[in-house]
Amino acid sequence: MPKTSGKREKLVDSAGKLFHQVGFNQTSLADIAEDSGVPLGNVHYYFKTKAELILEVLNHRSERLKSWYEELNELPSPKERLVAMIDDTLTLRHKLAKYGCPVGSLCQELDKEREPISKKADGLIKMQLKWISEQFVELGKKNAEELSLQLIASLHGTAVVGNALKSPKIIEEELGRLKSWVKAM
Amino acid sequence: MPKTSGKREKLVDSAGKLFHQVGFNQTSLADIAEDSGVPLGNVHYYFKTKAELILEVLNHRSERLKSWYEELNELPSPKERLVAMIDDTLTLRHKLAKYGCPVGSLCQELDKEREPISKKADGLIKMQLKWISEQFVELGKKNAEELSLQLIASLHGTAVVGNALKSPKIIEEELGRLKSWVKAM
DNA sequence: GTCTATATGTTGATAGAC
DNA sequence: GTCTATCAACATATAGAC
Repeated sequence: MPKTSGKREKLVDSAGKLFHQVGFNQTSLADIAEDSGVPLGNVHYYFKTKAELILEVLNHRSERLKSWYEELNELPSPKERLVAMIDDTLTLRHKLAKYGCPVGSLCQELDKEREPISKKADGLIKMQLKWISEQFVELGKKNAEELSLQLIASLHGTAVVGNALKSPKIIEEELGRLKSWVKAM
Repeated sequence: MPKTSGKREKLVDSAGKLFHQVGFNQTSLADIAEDSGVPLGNVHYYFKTKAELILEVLNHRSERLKSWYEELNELPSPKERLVAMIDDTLTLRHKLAKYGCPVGSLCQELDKEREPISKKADGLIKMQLKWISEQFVELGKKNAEELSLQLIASLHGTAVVGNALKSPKIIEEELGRLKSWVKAM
């Protein structure tokens, strides 16, 4: 455990940001060092390899996803939770259009990397599927699995298309449609 | 124009295959040279830079997409065309689960590259949106744009999720659902 | 714990013989 | 047109002074 510096956190934050914005392979350790204000040589004190760093970034993302779902779970009804999830996503539409989905784009890129990196990335999508599925189960849907697959696929696809076309508007439209779909259930 | 060798085509084929399977950034010119049987140094006779090579790969993909749509357009009704499009995609489910969508994954990765590469990649998704939209227009739908966005987002999202979870079955299920959706229109 | 300097390997790209 | 040999730049990773 470090005493106070917080350099480890800064490195993870910068890495997460840059991996999302310019991709894992196109982000060098030098870039991360510069962005976080940590000298290049010092990076290896905290993370022996680049693989260790991306694993930590994925852990952080996993934690944040978990916290988010815990927050959403405070809402009384599953329908409200799903709507709130979509609304929160809507807030990010400009970043999504600019850089793509922080989960989906990393999954695609890291899918080609060796274990355990790709496994960890895939786990994020499994978490998403699981939480959404739970909401549909609580809504009394027999085909909760299928519905959650449908919803998460639409969400990820919207990010892909919105990002390709650099259009927050497209994301807004599609999320609006999905919200109506959930509300009408 | 080359006389007979066909090495240029071999290079483009290998590049397209490897870019899809392991990604653009993770594929070196040496990899492409080896896969195509063309000596490394000779690659630069055909393509001055790696950027030129990816542009040619994107051109090929664009041509293939165009040919595909021309074939589909032979079918009498727009509904049949859409169903055939989904059925053709279904055929590729194992490759999609293994490597992701050849269009979507490249778009995501090349999005961060400099012009004109990213533009060319985005153009592929625009082609898809355009063709699907035309089918819905011909089906008499007033909200053809919205429907085509919905369909293409579902398709790309299915590829992302199916690839992340390495599941051709998921792709099969979701494409089956989309097919029913189109048929019921 | 922090940093400078550097080792080591790989990449995209070139030069020039054939 | 084809290929061998090689350059220069950049990457990750390490060694070791402070």
